Amino acid sequence: MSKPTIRLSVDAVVFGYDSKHGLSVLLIKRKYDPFQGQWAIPGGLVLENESLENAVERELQEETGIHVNYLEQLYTFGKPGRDPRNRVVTVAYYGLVNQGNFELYADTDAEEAQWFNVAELPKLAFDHDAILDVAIERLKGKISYEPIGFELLGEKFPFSELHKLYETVYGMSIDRRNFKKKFLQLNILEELDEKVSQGKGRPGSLFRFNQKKYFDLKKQGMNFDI
Amino acid sequence: MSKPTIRLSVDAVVFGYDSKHGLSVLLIKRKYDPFQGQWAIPGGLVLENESLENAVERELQEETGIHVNYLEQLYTFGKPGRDPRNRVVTVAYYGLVNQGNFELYADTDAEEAQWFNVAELPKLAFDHDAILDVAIERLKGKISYEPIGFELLGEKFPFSELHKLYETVYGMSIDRRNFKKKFLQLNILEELDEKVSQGKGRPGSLFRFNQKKYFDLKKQGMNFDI
DNA sequence: GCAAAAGTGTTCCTTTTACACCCATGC
DNA sequence: GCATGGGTGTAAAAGGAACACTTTTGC
Repeated sequence: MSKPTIRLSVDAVVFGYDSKHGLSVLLIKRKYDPFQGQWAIPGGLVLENESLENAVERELQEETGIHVNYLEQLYTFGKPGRDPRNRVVTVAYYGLVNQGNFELYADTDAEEAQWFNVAELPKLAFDHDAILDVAIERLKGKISYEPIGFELLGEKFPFSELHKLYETVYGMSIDRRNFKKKFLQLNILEELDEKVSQGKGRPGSLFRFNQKKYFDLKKQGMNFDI
Repeated sequence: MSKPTIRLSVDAVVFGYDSKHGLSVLLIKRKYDPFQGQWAIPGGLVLENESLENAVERELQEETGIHVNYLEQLYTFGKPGRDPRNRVVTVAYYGLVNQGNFELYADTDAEEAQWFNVAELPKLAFDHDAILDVAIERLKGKISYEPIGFELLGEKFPFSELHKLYETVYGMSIDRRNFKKKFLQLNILEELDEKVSQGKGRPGSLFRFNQKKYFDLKKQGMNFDI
């Protein structure tokens, strides 16, 4: 039995969304070998006394400066050989950031961290393609039975944003009227008095997710399912 | 930055089922400190050159002699302090064994490995209670949208076994007629000519899960959902 | 013949789908 | 006034839930 010299890292697939760019993922360009110059998802080794979640948040802060809104463990990837140097087992997370934080698009001089549309991803380092695939599948699944989509939107949003978000994530078109009816029946959205224009067309009301109401209703047996 | 001396282990929650005993979990009695003499889920350190799945299968073989039918990663538990000695991060799996392998119940002299009904669990070592809770929740969820329940039954089973299995896992009674109608509509079961008696009452036909048919139908967009 | 489990169909209700017209705004 | 997106209701279809009686066997 060899002495365990397995190293443990964390990696994070960070999703951002806006109705103009669609669904995006935050990647970093690797500075060192292996895979120097290639794009990768942010991450790094776990320190001895920090929790896995802290490690993820620390690495994200160090490598991209971003703060995620929502963070959830995804899967642990541990096949020998996934890192060409040593045995590294990585606990992958995925995170969601809301539109307020999602402004790196403007920083065209950001050489190290950049948003990529999920439909236009570069070849990634290590087995990060596989990790990303799992993350996208998880997001698709989870957004249907937990109200995590709001973590990708601003606090207030026109209903059409929510609609487009689901269409984007599911990769299919959804009837506008049926979607709205179903979502409003859940009774977890507040319609505000403010209206906002998308540039053209009739302005729409802003909505806000009422988390407290959601938890109350959930406790009473309500089932989020979109 | 301290040198990473984090250790990596795997643990496995193994479920077994029969209609007499209900849903059970395989536990081992710890021989050494910490938690000597307490019950725990099987597991151990990952070796440098083995995959996580191999580590689980090896540990299960060593500690309980059992072979699982189905194995899936559950969650990774890594909070500092979960092992009082060192920092140990564990990748938890859950496995399902079918009734053929589920015969340790008879071995009353088995001091080290024993089946426990999930409703009558002892206090477990480490954070294994939490791991078990997650495993039960996952099983409940997964059995509703993937045909994994068959891994807990024999190759051939009377329909009532399947029915009772779902009632047990969901913890609620399910209308027999509606359940059968819905399940048979999926078109993934074969009704055999053999009939079997449960001791009393009218004997029922045996059924068999047709995995190939399931995969074919799934490829065509069918959705398992019970 | 009685107790126990298996087999089987119909009705009602809820949910989902499909679908079209008017309204408010910017240009 | 026209193009664009927002707002709204109804009817048909499908799916889910509720429900009872007959059959086969062991004892």
